[in-house]
Amino acid sequence: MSETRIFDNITNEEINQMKNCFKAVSRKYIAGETINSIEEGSLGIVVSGVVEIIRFDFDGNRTILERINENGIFGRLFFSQIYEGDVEIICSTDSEIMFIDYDHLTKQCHNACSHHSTLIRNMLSIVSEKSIKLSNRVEVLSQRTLRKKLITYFNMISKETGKKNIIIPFSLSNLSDYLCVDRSAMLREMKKMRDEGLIDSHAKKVTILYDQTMF
Amino acid sequence: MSETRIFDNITNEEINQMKNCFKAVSRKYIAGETINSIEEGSLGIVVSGVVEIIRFDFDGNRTILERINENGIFGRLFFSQIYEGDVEIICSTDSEIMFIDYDHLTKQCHNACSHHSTLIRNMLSIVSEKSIKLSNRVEVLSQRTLRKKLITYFNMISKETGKKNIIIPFSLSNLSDYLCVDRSAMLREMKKMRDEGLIDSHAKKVTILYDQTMF
DNA sequence: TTAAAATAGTTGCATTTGCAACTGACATTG
DNA sequence: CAATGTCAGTTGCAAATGCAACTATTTTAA
Repeated sequence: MSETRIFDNITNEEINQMKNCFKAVSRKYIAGETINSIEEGSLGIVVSGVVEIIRFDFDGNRTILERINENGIFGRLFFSQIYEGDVEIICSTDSEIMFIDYDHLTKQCHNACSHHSTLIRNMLSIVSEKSIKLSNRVEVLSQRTLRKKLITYFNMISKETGKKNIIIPFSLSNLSDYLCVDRSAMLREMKKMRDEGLIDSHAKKVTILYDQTMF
Repeated sequence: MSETRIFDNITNEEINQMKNCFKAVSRKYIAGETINSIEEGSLGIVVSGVVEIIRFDFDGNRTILERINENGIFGRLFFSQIYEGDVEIICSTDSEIMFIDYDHLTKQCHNACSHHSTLIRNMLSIVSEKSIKLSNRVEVLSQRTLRKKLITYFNMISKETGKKNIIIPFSLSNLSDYLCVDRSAMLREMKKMRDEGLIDSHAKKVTILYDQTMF
């Protein structure tokens, strides 16, 4: 289940060739710096460091929409239209970013480089994987009760590992954010489920006791 | 805002060439027939007709996950893992489907056909567009109250057209499905918003009266 | 190493929401 | 033309949920 990375099956030499071919530009940023230089049509690749896509709400809240690690990609094409204008891209650590003009990427390459199409194929995989993740999230969020949200989420995790014994990959507060429910209400519901013998749980460790075929 | 289609910028002649190149297979189905022949790694293209991705719940409910029209694509890669096993792909009208082996598509083409990379680029656009739609849906579903869901949705539609006068593109029952809320609760909330002077609405016609910059 | 921040857990209360069960209007179909 | 189905709209009520306000424990950072 490993995720596709943008440079999979592309050698370092080819990456250097690419920089000419695509007219790629690399830039270094220090921690906390905002990335302004993304014109509409360019793809950003995090060569090193961590980048965060942040939305500032009308009431001043900052929400981390996405955290992009090494080899991750970002760009206007990869997040929702609704975010436009309200979004900032900030380096949370010292980072090196490579920018590729999106037009260069999608247009036919005169040199017919193999890495060109490999890169596009990798992007296709990355966007597909992201799409699957979003579908899963919609699947969870579309459940109308907190309990069903939890069960759908637990089943999802359980299906990935094939075990009824799951470890939630983030803190319970972050889980409540993922499920878009109140944290205390979520903990309350988990307690209820524990009391009813549907699950066993201590912090991030959850054991599924209910019949999974029912859901 | 027109959607990318899989054969954009590919001529009919090239499509025929492609069938050899990709070892593509076409098959005709009659209305109501189930498409069984999708092996894990193949991409389905709806040449003509309409295809529906349907999930059967444990309690016998059938939910239409997706409706794919002419030139639409489907395949294991394009919907969530969670659906596996519970999903059926059914032709709702007489249809012709073209299958392309996914491996052939992503591997380097010996003939270096231009339409090969065009096809991949189109797929990239289609998946990106789908991803954006899913992001929008998550954005709406992540709102914690019915009112905020409605407002987020109304703003989204309004932003697309640039008008405060919007027409909901599906029936109100379907809107409640999209928002994943109870239909009567939704209508109750819309009535409240009408009473409070936030909106004006008659059936699918909604006029935004609240200050949009607030949300 | 101490202070500050994040995390897990709990509870009372008011509000929101889902559910069920209606009505009436309109459209579609045999 | 009757019948069946879809759609918009409404209401009472019980249950679910968000919000606020706590405590206690662990992590992180100064």
